[in-house]
Amino acid sequence: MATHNHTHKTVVLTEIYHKLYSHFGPQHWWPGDTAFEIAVGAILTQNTNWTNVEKAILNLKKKKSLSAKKMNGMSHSTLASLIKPAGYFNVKAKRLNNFLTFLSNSYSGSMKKMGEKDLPLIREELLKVNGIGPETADSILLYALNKPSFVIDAYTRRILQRHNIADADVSYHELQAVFHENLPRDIKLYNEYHALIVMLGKNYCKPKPKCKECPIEGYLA
DNA sequence: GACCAGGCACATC
DNA sequence: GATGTGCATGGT
Repeated sequence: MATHNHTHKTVVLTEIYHKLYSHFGPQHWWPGDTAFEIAVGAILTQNTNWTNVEKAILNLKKKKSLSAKKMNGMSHSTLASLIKPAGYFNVKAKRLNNFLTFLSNSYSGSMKKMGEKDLPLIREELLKVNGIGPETADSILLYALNKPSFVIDAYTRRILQRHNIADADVSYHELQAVFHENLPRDIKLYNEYHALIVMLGKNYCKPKPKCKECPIEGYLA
């Protein structure tokens, strides 16, 4: 049932979205060519600048190795050296390998087959893979598999906190629920919204100093 | 040279 | 259950 609080948050979240969209325009995410590339990128970008991830993905492409089959056959040290620019290369080589094993064993290495299952089932399976947490799982679901699962990241938390919409200690799941319960379950909307939040975070909503000329300031007026 | 970047698992109290 | 720490590169 709809409460007053629900309605208010719906209005605020919708208003923020429109402000961001009109300021930055459509983002056309994810920056990747295939579902597999998006999944790899989602793991590589954990706590890491995207430009570093691009270098790592380019290394894989140059070796014509950006595929489940090729990467599954690589030794740890070979894979780690190729993804080195993305940082945490030993950890991430292991995490990629965990994902590749899962993809191979459960879906014959096919992202398409994975996408044929329902959202909650895939999400549960992804979260069991060591090295895939909620944000990485939701990034894969939304951007690689086109499932309506809202992605929460550090920028989302910071921006909502700065605007007094969420408390500092709310869990990933709770924060995701705020978006799920107050916006239509729209893949395209979730896709753009998260991308716009990242754009805002990168360019304006810095840890310190605080935002200058924030594009969504005054959204309550 | 410090700070930051589209997290996550694990140790320890 | 909460809190702390390791992982690592490259840009500002």
